[in-house]
Amino acid sequence: MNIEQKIANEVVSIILEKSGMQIGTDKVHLQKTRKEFQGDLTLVVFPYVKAMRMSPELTAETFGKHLVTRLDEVIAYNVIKGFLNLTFSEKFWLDFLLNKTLEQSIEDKKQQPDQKPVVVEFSSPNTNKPLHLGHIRNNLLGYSISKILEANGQKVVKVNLVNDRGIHICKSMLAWMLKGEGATPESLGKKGDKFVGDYYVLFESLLRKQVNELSSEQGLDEEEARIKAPLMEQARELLRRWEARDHEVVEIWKKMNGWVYEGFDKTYQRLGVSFDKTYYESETYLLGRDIVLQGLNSGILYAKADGSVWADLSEYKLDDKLLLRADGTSVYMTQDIGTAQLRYDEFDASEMIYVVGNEQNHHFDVLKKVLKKLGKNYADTIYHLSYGMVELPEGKMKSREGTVVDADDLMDEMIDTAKKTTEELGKTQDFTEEEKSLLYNMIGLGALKYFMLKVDPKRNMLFNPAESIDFNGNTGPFIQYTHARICSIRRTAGEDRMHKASDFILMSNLNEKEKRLIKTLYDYPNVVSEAAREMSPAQIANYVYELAREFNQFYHEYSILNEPDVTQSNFRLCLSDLTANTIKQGMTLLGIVVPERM
RNA sequence: GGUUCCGUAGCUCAGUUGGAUAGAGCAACAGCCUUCUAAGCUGUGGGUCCUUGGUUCGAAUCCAAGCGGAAUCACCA
Repeated sequence: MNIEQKIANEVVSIILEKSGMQIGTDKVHLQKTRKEFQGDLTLVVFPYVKAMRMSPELTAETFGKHLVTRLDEVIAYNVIKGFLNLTFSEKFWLDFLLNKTLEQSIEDKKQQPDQKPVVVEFSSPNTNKPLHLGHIRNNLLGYSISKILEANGQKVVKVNLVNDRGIHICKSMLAWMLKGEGATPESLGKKGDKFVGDYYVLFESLLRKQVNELSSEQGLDEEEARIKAPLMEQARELLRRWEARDHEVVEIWKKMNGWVYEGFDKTYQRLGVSFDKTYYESETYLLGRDIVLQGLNSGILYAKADGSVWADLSEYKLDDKLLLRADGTSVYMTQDIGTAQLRYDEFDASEMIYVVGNEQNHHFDVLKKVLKKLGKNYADTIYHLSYGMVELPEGKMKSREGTVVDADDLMDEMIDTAKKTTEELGKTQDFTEEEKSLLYNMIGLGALKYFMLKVDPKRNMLFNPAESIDFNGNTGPFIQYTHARICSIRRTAGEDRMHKASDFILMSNLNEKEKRLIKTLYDYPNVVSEAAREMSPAQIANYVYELAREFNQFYHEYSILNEPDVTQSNFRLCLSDLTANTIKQGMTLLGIVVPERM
């Protein structure tokens, strides 16, 4: 039982003894004592003054007196207005540190065997465009949340659903067939996804010309012209042939998608994300139809006169949703019904998380309602991890205006900046070329990932390409630096010394910085479970930053290895060691690697 | 127009189911390397927590209305 629970139990029993009122321990709210007051944990007593029939001050006094006598860990208290500040014994804090040190690190919860997994879908790219900044946020979030859930003892299956079919792919294919002259990524020395993306852009510009001509010659408006343009007709013809499994078309489609995957794989690898399973829409886009037809047969869904199938969602105050067109073909929603079922059948998932932008909030709302209507119990296990858009100073990224921030370019830039900054500081002269390049990657990507993940997922965030992502202050490199700094101390101390460090005898008089550091370390497990509950890597990011800051203040004010008192020195060494381990562990949950030297 | 989300320092963001005098970083200014890594540390200035009401011992946080912004309301995905 941890100390918070012990206190809560005591509070409950004191209230019961004094007033006869029974309250749940979950109603006892404890908070960290603010640093301007004396104490470690604070109980706000206002909620209990009625039951206790005392003034807030007297209530707090009563609680304080009892807690000190009943709990060894609580050695002192003070009361300010209705706030009861409790102080824990140094033994309590030192025991915590010793236990953790013996374990060698802060450990995350172990997975329980035989439990149902959580399926996390993220990334889900289109194969006609290279990955951009928005995808980066998606990928980092998905990956990090998977790590965080694992750290909470859950089994996680990371899945990707690639949108590899449809009219947009046909556009790239058509442009390549018409203008490519047999070019390949190899022949042009281009990354596969970029290569294919270029043909998508080319298609759009060719189409634009036709649309303009049609508008001026026949006076059609833009929308009509786009539909009537011969290029669009050709693209639709390609899609029809693809769906009919036309050999030639399928071969080209395979070839071009293959190029894209090669490119994506490189980007994923650099970004450090991976998947346990990849689904392809070309293999799943027909799913869902049967479920819808069953729903129609059993009268849950209805058909209109033209044969189209709909879900009546008026009970949820939503518009009716089309699920099958009059010609029997599926829409996006239908596919998602199918893939949800597939995923559920395949993994027997306890929870299915979809990391998808908030522009699809409504879609997921409807998806859950339709599944529920169809009697699928797993509808309730679907969680849309909805995240905000990454915006530029001038607003949304628009591919037409060329404001899209490319994922590879951005990573290149970050790594390049890391290189420059590191070279200017000149601390890595003795690094080999390989070590250098590893370090630059670590720092550049650390800066980028931390920048993206420290913001609450649900909020829109701003990225200004004009000012590069910072390396000082609340940033990835600052945290990485703190880790490297501690590693340097470890090296100086030497292995023998590190082994013996936990030999420190319980001493008294923890100084303020030591105490705050140890208290922050103590918080780690809570933060990890909170991050999982809130589905927010930002909680981890902000915590690790806080920890690093706390350490640097301590480091600045007190000497660790040069402290003449051996016990004191060993204690500080342990404290530093645990800090480094915790930083590393926390950063791992963000998908960020920390260096030993930088 | 309906629905949902958002509005905190010049800028980017924290702020734990309502709790004490609202916090960081960047930017600006002033300091700190003969000592374990200065990508660091210390200090100064900077606030109508969008506005107005309400709920209560107490509101940045909850409720209502308004203002401003975003997304969405497709037989696109």
